Amino acid sequence: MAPTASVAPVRDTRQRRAIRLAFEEAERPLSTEQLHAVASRESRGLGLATVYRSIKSLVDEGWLEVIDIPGHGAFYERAGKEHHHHFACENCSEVTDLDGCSSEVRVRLPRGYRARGHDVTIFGTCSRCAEKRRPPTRRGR
Amino acid sequence: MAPTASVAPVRDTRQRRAIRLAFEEAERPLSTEQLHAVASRESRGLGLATVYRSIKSLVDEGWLEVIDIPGHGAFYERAGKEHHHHFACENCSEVTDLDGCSSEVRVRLPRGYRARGHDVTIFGTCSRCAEKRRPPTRRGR
DNA sequence: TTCATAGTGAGAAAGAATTCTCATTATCAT
DNA sequence: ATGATAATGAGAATTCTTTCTCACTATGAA
Repeated sequence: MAPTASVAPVRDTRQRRAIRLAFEEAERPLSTEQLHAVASRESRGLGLATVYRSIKSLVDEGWLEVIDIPGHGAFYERAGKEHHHHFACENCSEVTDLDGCSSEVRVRLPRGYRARGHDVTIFGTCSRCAEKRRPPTRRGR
Repeated sequence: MAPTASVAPVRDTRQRRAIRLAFEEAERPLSTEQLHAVASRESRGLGLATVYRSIKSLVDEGWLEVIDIPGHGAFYERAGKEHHHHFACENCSEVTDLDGCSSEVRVRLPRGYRARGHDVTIFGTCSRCAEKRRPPTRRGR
């Protein structure tokens, strides 16, 4: 049996610093696209492949967490935050962290089912979009 | 301006009957793959293109509703059900409807944000999978 | 029954998201 | 400073899902 996990050597590159910085400064989850845009400002010419590679290793080493936003794909955020939920703007697709988990998700499960966790996403319009446009009509998909 | 919406003529074919039947008999949301498998039993040789075409028209005419299960893609179920949430088995990917919406999703939103709805997905192990395997280790993705 | 045409199946094609390849560059232990 | 090699960027390639094309079939109004 192989020794528990060969921690791949990781060099502290400009690109990876930019990527970690992006998450540290962002006060919200980022999609790969958003991350690429933000981190590119810090590290010009940042390649998309590097973004994916870095995300993967950061997730593996437990520094990042993946969250799936229904209808908007994968987003990433610093791991270890307190349990919370997300708000997704149907208009601009920005995802925001919401405080706490007030929702006492006390759902009755069928016999034999066992829950391990839950995902809650509130969707609607963020303040920025609400200002511009009046109530959106249909759900963005 | 064109007359409000030319309701495309819809013929009552064996394939579409099989697809509607699949949803009527299924007591849970189905993915395209699952639908294809189930409806194929009723209508042998059912093509995947027809599955997609039918789903699209059923969604358009409001007979079906799309639900996104984080990490498991799109599922479909009869529209008009009472507000409820879903359980997704991390092991077999089966999605189940849960009764009511006990979760008083009373989350404090940031200033200016307005909610239009919420998605709640409980994930864990369904009874069938719980019987076989003991507590799963990692979250299925 | 007839027949215009909506619907179908099979596979090609299109999209998108992510991964891979590989020549070049940058990191960092020595 | 040197050098072995991890990391990068660009674009090709993959994978997965959904849509399109087209020859053929089946529906249903007449």
